[in-house]
Amino acid sequence: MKVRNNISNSGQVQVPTPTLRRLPGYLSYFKALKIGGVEQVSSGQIASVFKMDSTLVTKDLSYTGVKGRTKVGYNVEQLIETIVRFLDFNTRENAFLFGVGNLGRALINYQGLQHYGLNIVAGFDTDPGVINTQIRGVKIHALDDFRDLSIKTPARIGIITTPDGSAQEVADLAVAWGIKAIWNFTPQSIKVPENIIVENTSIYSDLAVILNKLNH
Amino acid sequence: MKVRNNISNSGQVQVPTPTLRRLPGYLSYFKALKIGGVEQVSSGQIASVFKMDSTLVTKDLSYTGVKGRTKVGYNVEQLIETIVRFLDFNTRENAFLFGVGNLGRALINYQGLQHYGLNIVAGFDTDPGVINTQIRGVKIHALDDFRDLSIKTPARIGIITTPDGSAQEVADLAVAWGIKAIWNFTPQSIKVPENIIVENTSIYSDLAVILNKLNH
DNA sequence: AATAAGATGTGAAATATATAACAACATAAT
DNA sequence: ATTATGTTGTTATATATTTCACATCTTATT
Ligand SMILES: NC(=O)c1ccc[n+]([C@@H]2O[C@H](COP(=O)([O-])OP(=O)(O)OC[C@H]3O[C@@H](n4cnc5c(N)ncnc54)[C@H](O)[C@@H]3O)[C@@H](O)[C@H]2O)c1
Ligand SMILES: NC(=O)c1ccc[n+]([C@@H]2O[C@H](COP(=O)([O-])OP(=O)(O)OC[C@H]3O[C@@H](n4cnc5c(N)ncnc54)[C@H](O)[C@@H]3O)[C@@H](O)[C@H]2O)c1
Repeated sequence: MKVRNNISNSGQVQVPTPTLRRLPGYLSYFKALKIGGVEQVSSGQIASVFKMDSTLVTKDLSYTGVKGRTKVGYNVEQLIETIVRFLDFNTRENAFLFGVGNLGRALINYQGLQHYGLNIVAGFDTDPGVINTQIRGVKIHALDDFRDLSIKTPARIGIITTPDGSAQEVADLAVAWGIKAIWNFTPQSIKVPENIIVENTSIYSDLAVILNKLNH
Repeated sequence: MKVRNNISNSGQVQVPTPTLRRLPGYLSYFKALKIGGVEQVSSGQIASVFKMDSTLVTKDLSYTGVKGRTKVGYNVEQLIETIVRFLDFNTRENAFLFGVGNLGRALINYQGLQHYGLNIVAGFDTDPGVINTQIRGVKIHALDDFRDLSIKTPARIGIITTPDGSAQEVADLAVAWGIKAIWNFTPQSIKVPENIIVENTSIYSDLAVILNKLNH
């Protein structure tokens, strides 16, 4: 009896995941405000931009420890600094990227990531036509080169953008090399040891939500 | 007083959003099972793959109307058909894509979307070097060409993959052309009329979750 | 100076989501 | 046939998240 898996919620999460997921959106808005020369912003303004309740905004912001002033609002500069620090977007976290195809290439080219704490230090691919090329200073390697690289520039994050079918084998490899967190862009679900972090980015989930809203 | 916005949750949502977001993941797994020749699968198996509670799996699946058989499990073929129909992944929904750069090009090249209900019928860009080229049969147009196109192949979905700064102006344009839903890949939050659907796909949210798990 | 008004911040209530408990049932083994 | 076992599906409970209510504070106005 009682066959059902009971995944214990080990790590006691202090900040709600929904909050964590909303914070980068606020941050991007605050950066735009700063560029526009705006120095103060109220929770009501923020709420109207994101179409949500303003108390939720204040709750979200309170987790980061930022303090607003009554009648004045929050200081934009301070918001940016606090959130960036809170989300660890100020640390340069090294990452390896596996599968330098359409999406992988786009991610390496994407300079935005560097301003959000992620530093792709190397790409890996099986295609001889891609190996030993460079994209924005990031060198693409054969899978065998890992040993040298993980010594020179160790990375804790592995980004998987290979074809669906290769996701599991690449994940196994990455884990064997000491990768601690896998960012999986394939729709394939992958199995990893207990202590390895996996985050799946599935655009199909977003698509499902869009189609549902459109049709119902 | 009572300045706080109270966004009424109009459309009475029958299926929880978390469920909606999990279903494509299941679907992808079931498709892999089918390829592997597996005909039946139990909620326990599914749960262990996705590291979740099996009752949640059955709850999620029950929303789609699919029926499992005691002691046997669910029929894989039937699961696929039911979920595809439930998520409207069987309908070909036309979409315009704005901003044929790194990410936009990847999305057009990505054939996966076609199997998930989305049909990108045209791209738009401002770069003369890109205009009038073709990617996988999808023609890239100047922004002015919209009138002809929206008559020939009307689209309800607009995908925005322009630089951050152009997101709002492109959104305004798209709405003016009759786009009903905007799929925004920029981190920029955009303002649209009440009746327009906006779905933001932010990889920064995923990144925030990863960094949080890694560091805390 | 006193008062009014607008905004934050916090604890309580409401809602949404996930987990647990259990009944019903199909299959396999005895 | 009968019993044991594994699995679905539903109802109840627990947890997580959001919304509400209100006290508190800051600035502007008279
Ligand atoms: N293209 C998109 O816009 C997009 C969007 C969302 C998700 N995805 C997913 O991302 C993944 C990649 O998509 P894509 O369009 O970039 O595919 P792609 O075919 O363009 O690129 C895949 C790359 O991986 C390489 N590769 C193959 N096997 C490998 C291995 N074992 N180790 C390392 N590299 C290997 C290939 O040589 C190729 O360069 C797919 O799973 C897809 O479902 C793509
Ligand atoms: N590259 C990625 O992997 C990635 C990942 C996540 C999010 N994003 C976001 O996607 C967006 C695009 O990123 P990218 O790397 O593809 O940028 P990019 O610069 O490679 O592409 C942008 C394209 O948009 C075109 N464009 C500019 N103004 C336009 C306008 N007004 N109308 C139509 N087209 C216009 C440009 O000519 C260019 O072709 C950015 O907001 C970025 O933050 C990118």
